[in-house]
Amino acid sequence: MSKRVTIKDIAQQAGVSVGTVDRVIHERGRVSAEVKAKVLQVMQALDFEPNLIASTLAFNRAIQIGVLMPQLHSDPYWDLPLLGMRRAQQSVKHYGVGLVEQMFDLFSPQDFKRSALALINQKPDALVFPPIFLKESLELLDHCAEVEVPTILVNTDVEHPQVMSYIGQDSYQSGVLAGKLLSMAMNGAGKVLLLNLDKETLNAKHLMDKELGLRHFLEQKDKNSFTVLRQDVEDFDNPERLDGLLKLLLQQYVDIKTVFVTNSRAYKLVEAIQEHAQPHLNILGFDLLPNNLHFLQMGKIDFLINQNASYQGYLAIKNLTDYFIFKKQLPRVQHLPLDIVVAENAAYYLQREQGN
Amino acid sequence: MSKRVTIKDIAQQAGVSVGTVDRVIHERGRVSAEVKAKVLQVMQALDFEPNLIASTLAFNRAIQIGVLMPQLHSDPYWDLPLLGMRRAQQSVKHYGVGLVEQMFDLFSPQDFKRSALALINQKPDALVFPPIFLKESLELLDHCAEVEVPTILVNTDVEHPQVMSYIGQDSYQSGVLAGKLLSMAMNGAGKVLLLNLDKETLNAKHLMDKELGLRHFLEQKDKNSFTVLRQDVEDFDNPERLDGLLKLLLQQYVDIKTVFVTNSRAYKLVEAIQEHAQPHLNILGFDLLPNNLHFLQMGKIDFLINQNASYQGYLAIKNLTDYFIFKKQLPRVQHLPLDIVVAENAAYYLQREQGN
DNA sequence: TTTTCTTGTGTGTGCGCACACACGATTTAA
DNA sequence: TTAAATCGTGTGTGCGCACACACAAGAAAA
Repeated sequence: MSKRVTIKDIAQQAGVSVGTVDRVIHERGRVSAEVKAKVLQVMQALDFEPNLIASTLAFNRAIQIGVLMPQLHSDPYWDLPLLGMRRAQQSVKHYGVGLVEQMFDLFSPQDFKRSALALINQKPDALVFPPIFLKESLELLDHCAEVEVPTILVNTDVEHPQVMSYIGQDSYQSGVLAGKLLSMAMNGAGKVLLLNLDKETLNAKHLMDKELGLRHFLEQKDKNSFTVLRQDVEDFDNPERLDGLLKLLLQQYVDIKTVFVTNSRAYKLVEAIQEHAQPHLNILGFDLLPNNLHFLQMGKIDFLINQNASYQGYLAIKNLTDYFIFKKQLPRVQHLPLDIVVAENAAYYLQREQGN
Repeated sequence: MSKRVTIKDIAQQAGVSVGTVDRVIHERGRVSAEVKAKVLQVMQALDFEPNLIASTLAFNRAIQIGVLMPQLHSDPYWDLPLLGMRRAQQSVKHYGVGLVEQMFDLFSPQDFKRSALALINQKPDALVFPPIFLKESLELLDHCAEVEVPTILVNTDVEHPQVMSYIGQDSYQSGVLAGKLLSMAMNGAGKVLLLNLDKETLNAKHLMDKELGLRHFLEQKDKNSFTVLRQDVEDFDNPERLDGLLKLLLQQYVDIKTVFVTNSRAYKLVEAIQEHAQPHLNILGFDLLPNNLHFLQMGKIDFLINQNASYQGYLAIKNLTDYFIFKKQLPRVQHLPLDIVVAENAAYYLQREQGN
């Protein structure tokens, strides 16, 4: 068991003091060129790897991660990433990593802006948020660039130099995957009803991408047999309207066989559907919300694509810890798996969501 | 920013020295009942949580984890858990966690026994292995109990008091899931060919469990329309024989629509199949081996159920680190998700396999 | 009673590193 | 030419904890 190499060892080998070695390692300057070269050479030769445990202990500085998320309990989906972050914080708190949480109203760009400002003013060492409002998010990123706060995005990616890393789904591909599953369920032919249960759908890039993925897949699969009918419903909290709309569509287009709910609100559709005699609809939705899972087990939802919302949050905090404590470089994009969840394998995902 | 509570703080509050507090924390005795109670009470009151970083640093002891695995590169599946373990070791090595690897011949119980002995003699602090040979594994576990080496099983679970934790698949449920997917592919009726491409199939509990799961699902789904035809092939490395056998079966049973390969060797089937005019067979197999993925992308394999073999190994090491360094209790059973992998979502799983 | 053992407690050192500070040797400014 | 700033380097302290050791006081054994 070859003992670990310490800075003391390399100091001795290089014929200098540990302080000098330290200066070389941290590039604090104040070291002559020759000595620096010598130290680096010895470090190479001895294959020195700093003891991160000791390093963290001695560093002894708290890292504050600013977290800007939708108000807790305002929407079941948006609770997941935040809870994931809190779990992650629990597991890295002994590295001195803390969260500064700031919530905003999910449907108010103004509130988003205001909250962002409040958060930045607390001078966090990094920032995590989902760019729900594109324009305001870009402004925020500009602001972050000014005050030099590295940023991780979750849920939706946005191109901006200040974005250090994106953690989340590949929306387009999740649309493709939905196409695959729905085409299987349709047995060769049929119409897919694409349901956007959201506000400002046109402004939500990820929903657009999902639609694109679905359409591309079905076109490439069988242009003539499969078609997509799209319907945006902003008033998704009104079951009667939703049910009425669906009844109307089913009368008009008899060959609707499947429904693709593009976000986590599939359960709202199921709740709204009255038992009017209709052909069995195969429904595909997203995310392991309790309500969705309930209907999945009952057979009223056929597929859920798990976007790992909770794990997104978890990873965001873990990654920032890696970045600050362990000095790891982060990948610009981290696409999480698109898990296909059916009644038969739901339990394990649920368990994992709660576990880490 | 409430500063962390240290043992010094609680020593002060309790009116004792840090040494005494230390003794209470580690239950090393030599503390009077009253003092102990007082210290515990103060710890409660101040909500003391030990600084694990400082603790590990001061502890300063190397943990050696014994790893007993099939010879590398003898079977593509069995490479995965080992590689996962090595990756995990990389990421926890600064806690002083090291691996002692001992390989054995995948098809030789004797060699397993011999290797196990050699490993135990090196007195590792813990042991990880897959109980491939049931009888020999139980003996090994008895031996571990004697020398008090805690053990984690991967891949297959075995009931034994010395097993601290099992990490792996739920074999039965993976059979159920296979049933679900195959029944979808069969559109209401058809025969499933269950193919065990392995030796000593009857002795392999996980294969039996998969079959059970499949049969139960199909029975409950539609007893009359679905049937299962089972075939064990020990000579799976002989493509001609495999192809001949398949041709024969397809002639005999014209309603075979899908094939369930119960382990990671689906690619061997695909490689063996000649292009004799036959109905398209939907094939379901296990695990993200390069060959399997290749055929998945080509459309020759329809589904792969990912048993997270690599992650099993990763978790085993991570969990032992948690156990030894962070003093966490481990769950007796950790079932990993049964990922449904199709061509459209394979990339993300592959990426994750390589990532952590 | 003296000796030995046990019990309860405090003190001190070290884990490997980060960083502040000290200080002589140069270099630059006055 | 002397004072002041700068550079290159070494020393020392502390991060929070684990653990060995010291030591007094009382209990048990001789």
